Parts: sequence; structure tokens; C-alpha cells
Amino acid sequence: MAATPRRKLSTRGGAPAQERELRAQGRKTMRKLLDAAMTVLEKRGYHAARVDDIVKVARTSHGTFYLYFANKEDLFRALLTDVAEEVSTLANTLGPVTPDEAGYRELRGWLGRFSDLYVHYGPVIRAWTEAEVEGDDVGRMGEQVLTAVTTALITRITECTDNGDDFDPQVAALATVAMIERLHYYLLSRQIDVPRDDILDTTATVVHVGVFGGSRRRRRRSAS
Amino acid sequence: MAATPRRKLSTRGGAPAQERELRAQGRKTMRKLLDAAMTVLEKRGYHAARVDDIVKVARTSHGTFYLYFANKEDLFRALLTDVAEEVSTLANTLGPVTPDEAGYRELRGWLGRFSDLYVHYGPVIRAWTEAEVEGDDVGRMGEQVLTAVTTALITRITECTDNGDDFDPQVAALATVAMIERLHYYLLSRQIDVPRDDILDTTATVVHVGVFGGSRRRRRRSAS
Amino acid sequence: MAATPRRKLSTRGGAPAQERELRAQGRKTMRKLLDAAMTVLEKRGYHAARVDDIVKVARTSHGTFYLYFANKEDLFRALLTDVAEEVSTLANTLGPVTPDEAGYRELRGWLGRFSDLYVHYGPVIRAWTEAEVEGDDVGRMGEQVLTAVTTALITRITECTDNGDDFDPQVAALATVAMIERLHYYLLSRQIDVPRDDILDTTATVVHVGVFGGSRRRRRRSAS
Amino acid sequence: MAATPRRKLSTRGGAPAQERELRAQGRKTMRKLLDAAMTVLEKRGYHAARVDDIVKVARTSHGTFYLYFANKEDLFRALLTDVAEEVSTLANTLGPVTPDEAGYRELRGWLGRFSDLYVHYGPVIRAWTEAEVEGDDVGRMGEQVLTAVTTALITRITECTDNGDDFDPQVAALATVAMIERLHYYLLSRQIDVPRDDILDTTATVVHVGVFGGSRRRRRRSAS
DNA sequence: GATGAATGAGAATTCATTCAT
DNA sequence: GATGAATGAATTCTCATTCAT
Repeated sequence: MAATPRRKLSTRGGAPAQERELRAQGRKTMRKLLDAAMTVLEKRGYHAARVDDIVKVARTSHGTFYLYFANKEDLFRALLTDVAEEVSTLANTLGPVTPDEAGYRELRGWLGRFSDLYVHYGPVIRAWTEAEVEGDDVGRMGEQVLTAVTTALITRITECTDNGDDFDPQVAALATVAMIERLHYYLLSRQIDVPRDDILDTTATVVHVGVFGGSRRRRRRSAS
Repeated sequence: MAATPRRKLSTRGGAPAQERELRAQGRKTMRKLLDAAMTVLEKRGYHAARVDDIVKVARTSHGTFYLYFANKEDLFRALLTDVAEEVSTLANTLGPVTPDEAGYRELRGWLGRFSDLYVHYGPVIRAWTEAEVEGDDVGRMGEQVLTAVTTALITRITECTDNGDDFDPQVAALATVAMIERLHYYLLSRQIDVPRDDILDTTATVVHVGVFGGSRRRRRRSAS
Repeated sequence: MAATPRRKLSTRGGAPAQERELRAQGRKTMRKLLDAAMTVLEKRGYHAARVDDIVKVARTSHGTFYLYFANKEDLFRALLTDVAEEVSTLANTLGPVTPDEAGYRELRGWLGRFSDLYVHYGPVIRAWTEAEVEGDDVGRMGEQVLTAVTTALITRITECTDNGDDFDPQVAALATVAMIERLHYYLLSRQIDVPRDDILDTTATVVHVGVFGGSRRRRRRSAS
Repeated sequence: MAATPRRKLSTRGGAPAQERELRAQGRKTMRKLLDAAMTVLEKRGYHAARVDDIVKVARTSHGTFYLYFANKEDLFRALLTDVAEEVSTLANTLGPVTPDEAGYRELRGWLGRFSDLYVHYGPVIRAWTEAEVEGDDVGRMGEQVLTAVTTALITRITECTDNGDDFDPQVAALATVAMIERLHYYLLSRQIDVPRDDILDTTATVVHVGVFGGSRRRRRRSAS
């Protein structure tokens, strides 16, 4: 699985930052805050993350925080926006998934890229889940991303399966996303101790066979 | 899908309640609190749920709450214990899943029962997810349940598939659970507007084919 | 040091108890509560003592508590009244303290009796100290007792010393009480690990010599 | 009795204050809180002292309080630490106490300094007594101070008295401390209406004669 | 730009006392 | 007489956000 080179975190600031010109120093401070937020999010989750923690990690002050973000949620939204964008972009990189070996490879590659994304943005995505309950626009962003990904999947699914009554492409797409998302959540939060490659191989297989009509393969891995 | 008759919510109280004799009235109040908690959990999620909300819904006083539960978490744990027990029990009702029609039915039935459980206990399970981040024992209960369910699945999976390198039964089991759980989460939280039966049919198909080596069927439903 | 035979704890109840006829059972319950209060006072001190603790130790209920005492303070006052009475009585048992050996014996005996009282009623007396700050009548009871004891002492002091300017009998009396009280407090609360007899011997000596004009003796104890 | 020039109250803050940089304004606020605490402690005692009272007196907000102290106890501990330090220092200023007039003067001077300290820190010391019951480290600080003072006394006592069996220097030291402490407590809390000089003169005499083997003097005061 | 200080509206929790059976 | 249940005022503590330098 090729690791996608990770682009830098958000250059986007919160509301207050967007109204001002940001010089080099300003951008650096904002970056520090965003990075710190990731760290804190990872350690404590969304609800337990306090502004105080973030500024402490960023080695800056409360006052400064509000110079760049309107409030806690604003910062969080900035992080999420990045993720949403990347995920949506990634979603569209899925080519046709044929039932043969090539299809498996395509799928496996796509999943791998997703996984990388998830691992990188893990804290944000977990926080997302946590925050989803509240009625705010964060929830709406989640829906958009979900839609983007399922849309891409639905396209590929309908391309290739001849479906019976017990199979609804939309649901299958949702099921696929659900599986990937939650599995990575387990992986990150509870330390399911399974090598990531194993997870991806198996997931790819299950989805390839179960959703895209591929056939089970018996290949031996060269390495093992 | 047969709706399982739902048994009553917890008779179990929190720490303080367990140290005292509870008479009829006391038990009734405790039940009121547990029910109220479910309502509030549903409406606001775990973190936003205030003891104040709960006692308001239960039409009782703050003091009374602490007569039965040590704190919010204690109440939550009481609810969780019930769910955990039911889920574990249910997990073991999965019989062998053969690749034929009968296997599909078995799986579909099991998923249906799960779904019922999830719908019934929805608020609690969602809250669970939300609370999982914190390091407390709630997280540990989650792991136990996850283990219970995956164990049951792994047994059935190894019984029936001849696996290649790209397929690890444990991961497949986890993937199955992930899919079901998350899908229901979408269903409950974001109002994915798909009939539950469709979700179950499709999920059953995907898992049957992708995990248990079943073959795609082309049956037509009588109804459609 | 002769141990005074200790009479039973208060038969006096609080306000509500005094308005009713108390049958055998009633008196027993009241006694249970008073005893329990002593236990709790000892373990937690006055401020930390909760009605809940007391009724738990007494194996009775909140409701019952208020059948016998108007409130927490009422119970405490009942205990204190006993102590105050006993102390006052004891105070008057001090005979003339001559500067010779006989005077030492007299003083030593009196201190010993005090000590017994203190040890017996320790928890109550400590609580007294703790409660003294508040302006209520408990404080006033304390003053009365203090007055009773100092009065007795002053009588004996003026009988036997020919005082200069640097010696005020009233202050000397107060100083004596202070010494005894606080020393026992140390003994009970902080486990100063000194045998009680040593404390009494030394205290008696210091007071005999310092307050009553006695002379230092060099007797050897038979035992040592 | 020379009044010792009183140094300013604690520059020491509570736990939270020690983790931060404190600028001039911050230190001022902390001082306001410490002073306010003294006032409240004096008026209501430790247990009845509410954080709310303190911030009201300090004319600041609840939130501010917790910016400088973790809780009421933390503040209290800060005050205590100061007292403990001063007392320990003072304890060691006691020179040899000879049985003659010079010895009396030495003792009297020492007691006077103690008295000043007690009067100055009265509220804190009284609160100390009140809080002592609880098992926390406050109790331990008390023991340390007690030890410091008794140690100093014991040194001087053993230097100068030829002791019989009925006199244990350690106990005599404790008795001395007990007397001073409690007498001042009476003085402060119950308004024993005796001029402080009388108390000190008499106490010094009693201790000098009773503990250090001094002889009663008959001097007339010029004033009376 | 940056910072430490201050704020105050909640939220959780405790516990003496009253009530209904 | 006795009891378990209920109450709610009082208190502590937290933390997002604003302010003054």
C-alpha cells in the first residue's frame, strides 16, 4: 500500500482570521493552534478538549486563540473543512471495480488511500463522530461528505453488479463506508491489534466479493 | 423480520440504590429516572445530557436522583449493563451460516434481531459511542461486547469459508459488526431515509456473499 | 490514678423527646442514637458528621432521628449537657492543694479524674472545640463549664499562694485548664505517644510547682 | 513586650498559581484573596467559610478564585505554610532559660513574640485547630510545627532542670505549648477579658517556676 | 500581535429536614 | 413508633469568552 504524501494541515483559519491580513508570523501562530487542537483532540476527544488545553499545547494565550478563531467550534470547523475536502476529492479517485483481480486492486488501492487519510486525520474524524449528535452545521458537513463518498461508490456499484431484490446499491455503498469508518475507529480508539494491511486486505475482499460481485481469490502472498 | 418482544428496561440501579432496600415506590422512581435518561439521551446525547434534564423529565428532584445513582455516569452504566447483556446473549443465537438460501435466512434473522435491539436501545448505544473516548470502564464494557459478538461471528465464519491470504476471519467479523453498528447509527442519528428492511436485506446479502461465501441470489420479492 | 466508674450516657433527649412520654423502646432508640452520635463524632468530627451517618450506625432511619431530636445540633447539645454537668461536678471535687506531697497527691488525683472524663467523652469535647466558633448557645455552654472549672481552681490557688505582680490567679487557673484540655486533645487526636500516667505526673508537677507553689520532688518510683 | 514588626502575608499561591507566571496584577489579586480569606476565617471559622464569602470580600469573582487556588483547602494551606514557617523560626529564638530573673525575662520575651504571632495569625491558627480533625496533610503540618516548638523547648528544659520521676521534659514542653496555644485561643475566640500582658506575665511565671525550676518573685510593678 | 487577568453563567453534588405510609 | 422517600437550598467548581495592557 503506497502511502500518499500528506499535504500540510489547513491554511484556512476561523472567521476572525479571514477578516484580517495574515502575515508570516500570524500564519505560524494559527498553524500552531490547529496542530495543538489535533493533539488535544486525539488525547481527550472533542467534548473534553478545552481551549485551555489547546493554548497550553500551542504555547500561546487565550487571547491569541480568539484572535484567530471565533470560538472552539470555529477552530474545529476549520479542521473539518480540510478533511471534508480531502475525503471528497479522494472519493472520486475510485475507478471502475471489475469483478476480477484488477477490480480488487483498484478497490484495495482506494481503501488504502482512505486509510491513510483516516490515520492522518484520525483525531478530527473521531471528534466528528462525537460531535455529530449536536444539531449544528458540523452535522451537515458530515452528511455532505457521506454523500460524496456514497455517490462515488454507487456509481461504481451500479456499473458492475446485476442486482436482485435483496441488494440496494445505495445501501451497499453506505454499508461499505460504514464498515471502513467504524473499523478504523476501532483501530484508532481501542487498539484492535491487527496490522493495518490485514484489515485492508480483508475489507477489500469482503467488499469486492460482497458488493462488487468479485470472486474469492486464493492467492498466496509472496511475503508469507 | 419478527419483532422480538422487548423486555423491560433495567431493574438494576446505580451504586447508591444497590446499598439500600428498595420498596415498590423506590423501584418505581428508579425506573422513572432510567426511562427519563433514555429520553434525554436520545434528544441530546451523552455529553449534553444534564442531570437537570433527566430529573425534569422524570418529574422528580435533584436530590432524588442522587438517591439512586452516584452520578450521571453511574446511571449510564446501569443502562449499558443491560444492553451489554442483551447483546451478548443475542450474539450467541447465530446458528451456522451455510452458503445457501438457508444460510442467508439465518444471517438475515440474526441481523434483524440485532436491528431490533439497536432500535430499542438506540439512545444508549449512541451515547456509548460518544462516551467511548474517555478512559473509564464504560470503554471496557464496550470492548467486552465487541468481543462477544465477534467471537460468535468468527466461529461461524471459520466453519464455512475456505480462506485465502486476503481474508482474515477475525477482521471479517469485526468488519461485519462495524458495518451493522455504524449503519444503524446513520439510520438513527442522521435519518438516512431507507426502510429498515432494505438495509437489513442488503446488509445480509453483502455479508453472506462477502464474508460467508454465499452466492448472489436473484429472487424477486413477492411484494414488489 | 483511680478510674472513676463511668455512669451511662445521657438519658436526656432532645426537644421532641422531652415533649413525649418515652417508653422502654423509645428510650432504647434514643440511646442508640446518642451512642451512634458519639461513634460518628469520634470518627469524623462535628462538621463532617452527617445525620445519615448517625442513623446508619444506629441502624435506624432519618425519620426516627427527628422523632427524638429537633435537629443535629439538638442531639449534640444533649451530649454536651451531660459532659458539662459531669465536668462541673468534678471541678468541685478539688480539695485544698498544699505545697507539700499531700497537695501534689490531691492535684494529681483530680487531674486523673479529669483525664478519665476526657477520655470517655473525648469525641464530644473535641467536637465542642470544633463547634465553638459558631455563635450559638453551644459556645455559651462552653463558657459556663470553663467558668465552673476555673472558679474551683481559683479558690484553691488563692488559698495557698502568696502572689506577686507577675501572677494572676485567674489567669493561672485558665492556664491550667488550657494545658490539660489541649494536652488531652493532642493525646486523642494526634496520638502523641506518651503514656497517660506520664502526662498526668508531669502536668501535676508543673501545676503544683508553677501554680500552687509546691516544691520539686525527687522521689523515685518503686517500679523504675 | 516589644511588638515584632509584622512581615507581609504569604507571597505563596496555591497550586494553580504556582504553575503560571504571575505579573504584578496577578500577585495583587492573589494577595487580595489571601487577605480576604483571613477576614472570613476570622469571622466565620474554617468550616463556615464559603468561597463565596471570600470572593465577595476580595471584590472579585468566583472564577478568579480558582485561577489562584485549587480550592478552599489549597488557599488555607498557603496561609498555613506561612504560619508554620514563622512559628518554626520563632521557636528557635528561645535562649537558655536560667532559674533567675534573666531566665524569666528570656522566657517572657519569647512568649511575647509568640503571642504577637498568634494574635496576627489568629484566624489561621484557629482554623487550623478546627480543620485538624480531617485526616489531610493540614494535620501533618500541625504536627511538624508542634514538633519544632517542643524540640526547642525540650532543649532548654533539659539544660536547666534536674528532673525527678514525676517530670518528663518532653511532656513539660508539650504542656507549655498546650497552655500557650489554648490560652490564646480562649483569648481570641471567647473574649476572655484579661489584658494580654497579664496573661503573658502569669504564663511566664508558671512555666518558669513549674517547668524551668525558677523561683517565685515578689516584685511590684511600677504601674500598679 | 500577543498576553495574562477576569468574568459569570452553568453544572454537579451534598445533606438537613419534611412527608406519606 | 418507625420507616423509606422526597425535597431543594446551598455550595463547589469549570470553562468559554471578553478585557485591559
